[in-house]
Amino acid sequence: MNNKTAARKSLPGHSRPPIAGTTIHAIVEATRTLLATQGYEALSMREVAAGAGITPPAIYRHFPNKDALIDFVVNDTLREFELHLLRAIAPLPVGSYERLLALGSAYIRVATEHEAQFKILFTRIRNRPRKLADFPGQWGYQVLRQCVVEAIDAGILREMDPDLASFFFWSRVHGIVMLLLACDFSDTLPPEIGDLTAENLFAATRDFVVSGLKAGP
Amino acid sequence: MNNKTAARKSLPGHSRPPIAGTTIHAIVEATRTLLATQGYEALSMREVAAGAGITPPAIYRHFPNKDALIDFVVNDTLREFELHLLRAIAPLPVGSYERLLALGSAYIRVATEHEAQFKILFTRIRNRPRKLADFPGQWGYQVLRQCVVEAIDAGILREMDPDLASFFFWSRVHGIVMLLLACDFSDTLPPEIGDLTAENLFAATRDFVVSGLKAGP
DNA sequence: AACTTATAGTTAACATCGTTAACACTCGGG
DNA sequence: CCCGAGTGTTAACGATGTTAACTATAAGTT
Repeated sequence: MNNKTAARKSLPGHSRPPIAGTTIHAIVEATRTLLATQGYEALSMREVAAGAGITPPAIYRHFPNKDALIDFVVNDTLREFELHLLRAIAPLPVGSYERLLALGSAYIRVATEHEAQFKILFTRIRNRPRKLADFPGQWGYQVLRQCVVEAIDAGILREMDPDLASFFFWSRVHGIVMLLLACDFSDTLPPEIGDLTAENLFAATRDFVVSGLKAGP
Repeated sequence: MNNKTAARKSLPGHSRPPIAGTTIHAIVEATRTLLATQGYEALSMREVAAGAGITPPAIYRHFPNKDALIDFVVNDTLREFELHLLRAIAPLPVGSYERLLALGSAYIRVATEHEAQFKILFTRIRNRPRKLADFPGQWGYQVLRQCVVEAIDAGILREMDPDLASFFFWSRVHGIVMLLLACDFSDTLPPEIGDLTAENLFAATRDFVVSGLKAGP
């Protein structure tokens, strides 16, 4: 009857959890799950608490407020994101065009898998745009830039400013993902593209970027 | 003392307003203003009501709920948006490259001026992506497509599927705008670009799209 | 001109949300 | 053995979107 865990569930006022960091982990995990299943607008501290097996005010022992909790979760995903990018290019030859394609695909994959967290980056208005350097792992920018530099050096890409080119690549993939999150093109685009996934549209417009759009000479 | 407008402000239970549609207009205008000044997350029905000179429940005589009110305002902006596009290309020659550039600039201008409303299109999670046809004025798509077709016919752009090309143009501009809303590149991109506005970055990366990125033959 | 009714306001209240205050249990270290 | 830090609890506050119940006016009907 006086089972410890039962006491931990039912009595007011608890001890520290058996393993340090357990509760924080549960809170973060519950937040992640709720973001993925119900989205940002539906995320409430009470649901997070329920998911973590505690009461709402207990969250505030670990995070100063809701924003900080969400920031933590999103930053965590951004850190993983850089690892995804690195893993995507690892097996491919340095300086290759394939590396750039792989980065685009990895970006699309993570963005669509973590749609809610991805949207949060653009939703939070209170803070003017964050400096790129303030994003964990610089949001993968250095990985992209490195691949661009190597591709230019290898003669795969023409000579150009690597930062400007990196921005260009990034904004291109980003635009496809964001546009598809808002708008359904299924009755608009030609059926031979197949499913209108970001991945497919990235592939279908690839040659536009490689060869350019101006009419040939 | 028994002034009518004074009575209208102080007594419980009012008549219809002197001119039909006046209150709706006041509500919409208050919403628009608050969105622009304080953003989406800070928008409350009570503030809207105060801005419109009524009490909160009165809003519900004209809009079923907050979402519908915001939808109305955003859709209104989208309708104006198409007019902006048409006005931007009107003075330029049919089939010209300049028309495509003007569309990009107009998109950027409206998106940055109505940042909050623009974000809303991507934030509202509850509704899966809306069909393009459901956006007022198809979000300007037909205007863009028309210009793309004319540019292809004029031999300015190479032969390609006009819908795919339109999607490509759109996603490109859209990506620049959205990326800059989230991230500040000021310590990253080369200073010769000038202010890191979407407009400037659109211009700076223009040649990448026109001529392509592959190393020249 | 008087009565009726739809319209468009009001006040009061509800549930839910993020958050804080006050309190309580438990563990580790003096 | 106590005691303070850590971590949980319950109760409550103010703000939010929204509804219920009521009311005054304007327009339409007889």
